[in-house]
Amino acid sequence: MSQASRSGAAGLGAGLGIVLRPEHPLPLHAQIHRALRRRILDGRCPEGSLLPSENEMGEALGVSRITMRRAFDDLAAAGLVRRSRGRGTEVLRRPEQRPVLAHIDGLVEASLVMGRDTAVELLDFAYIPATADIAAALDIAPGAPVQHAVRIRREGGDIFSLARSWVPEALGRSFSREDMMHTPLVQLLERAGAEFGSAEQVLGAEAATPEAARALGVAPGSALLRVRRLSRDPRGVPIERMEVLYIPERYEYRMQFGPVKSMG
Amino acid sequence: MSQASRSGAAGLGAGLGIVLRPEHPLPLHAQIHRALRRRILDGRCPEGSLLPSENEMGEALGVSRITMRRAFDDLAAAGLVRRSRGRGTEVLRRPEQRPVLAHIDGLVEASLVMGRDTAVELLDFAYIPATADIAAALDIAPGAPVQHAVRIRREGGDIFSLARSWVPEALGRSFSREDMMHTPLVQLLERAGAEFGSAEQVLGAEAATPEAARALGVAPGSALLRVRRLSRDPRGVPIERMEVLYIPERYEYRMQFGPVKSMG
DNA sequence: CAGTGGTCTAGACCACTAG
DNA sequence: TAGTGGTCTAGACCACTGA
Repeated sequence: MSQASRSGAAGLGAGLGIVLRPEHPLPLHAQIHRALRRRILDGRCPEGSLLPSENEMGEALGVSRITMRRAFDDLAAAGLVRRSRGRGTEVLRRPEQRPVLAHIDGLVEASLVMGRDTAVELLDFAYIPATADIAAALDIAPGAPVQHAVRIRREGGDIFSLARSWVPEALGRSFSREDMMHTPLVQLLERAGAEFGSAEQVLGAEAATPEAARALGVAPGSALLRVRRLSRDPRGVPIERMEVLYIPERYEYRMQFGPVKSMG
Repeated sequence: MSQASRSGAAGLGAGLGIVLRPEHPLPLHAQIHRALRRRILDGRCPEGSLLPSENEMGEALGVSRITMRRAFDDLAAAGLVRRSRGRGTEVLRRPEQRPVLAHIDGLVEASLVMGRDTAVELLDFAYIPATADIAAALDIAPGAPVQHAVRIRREGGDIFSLARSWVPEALGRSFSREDMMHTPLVQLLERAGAEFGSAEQVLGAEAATPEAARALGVAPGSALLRVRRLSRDPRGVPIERMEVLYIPERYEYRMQFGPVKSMG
């Protein structure tokens, strides 16, 4: 028996004990989605197990395969299950430390806007050997050359951020120091053919070091918002590592949470 | 003529100049999605205009309505268009300051986990008159009573956060001070029948005030990560206003960006 | 009223995974 | 080879919008 067993064998049957009210409250796919979400969150569908197949469960519930798909797709979009062709629909790890999920398109678009509405100043641009942690993040050999850039951004003349970026050499060579002074990095990377497929981001806070304080024009020790990011292409290959320090009085990181499908 | 005009009238025709290669690279819906996204971002489909209808555009491109729907749905999930029954598919404002989009389910689940894995201590719990800004946020009359709570969280004995919450009285009365000491607020609100439909969140940084420093056990002036949030039910009615201060050495805010559909 | 998006169905072919 | 999810089609009914 494989390491993943079907939840259907756990005693609930292919329908997992879900009852649908065909008419009144919610669309069928939403009723199914909600019922499955509850079962996953409270552990009735154990992590790593496979849900019944679309056909099987659709038949058990008396709905079409398309309607089942919609429910499964929404669970996948919310990160609760992973769907694999030929394998099935697997319940993912309970969301212990699972981070908030966001749309990669929004990240790219925000970068474009940032580049359009603010002025940048390039403080440093060089190819340097990757330190151990940068090499590990970018999945390259330690000491291999990486493009390292440091820049500050102004809005209306006032400095509000200090950014450092690390890009694998092969990708970095596709644009110049000049490009970096006029065009957002994200745009340069896309122009170079790198597509953004996913990214991990960590937000924190730190006291300004003397160097950061000098670059940003703030008092050493003042509180800064820190954003670290590692971006990957659709196949998971690292594209870019970033670290940005923001002056909190001049920049805040905004996010909007909405339902799985569609936003108003 | 209404304020929103159809993009189709702008000269590109119902197909908007999109050409599909039926076979090789990407699924049809993804090709259409990508083409439309580009046209929206570079302004060829002006903000506020209506895209051709599903039927019209599907016919023009030679695909079924279902395939068109999928492309439109994905645009809506990414926040680029808004779909209205009976009206059409409207191009939203160009993403000037549009914030990052995330799944509301993830927010709720993260709160549940936080409550399960950490210990809470209730420092204050009272009904107080709403200040002007709290009243504005919660959309109630200034001076109307709101439930205000202050609590700190520990992980392994170490304090890592100081949270303040404001809840409209009617909702707050559905649970007690005791409940608040043992159960995460999000869970209490859901139990009270409040459903989380959307939320706005702002992350920033600030220096610890003397009061915050005392509660958190850190030096006054040290850098703290600040998360402010306003949650609403599916109809847009405010449910909860929160402000949390984190000790950055003990907590970081993690997020994961992924493709519009499904995550690995 | 005509047109729109929201939902649901039945059926088909494919690529991929497992055994 | 059997079963899975991924894609696509054709057709239907509904609720809602706007004129």
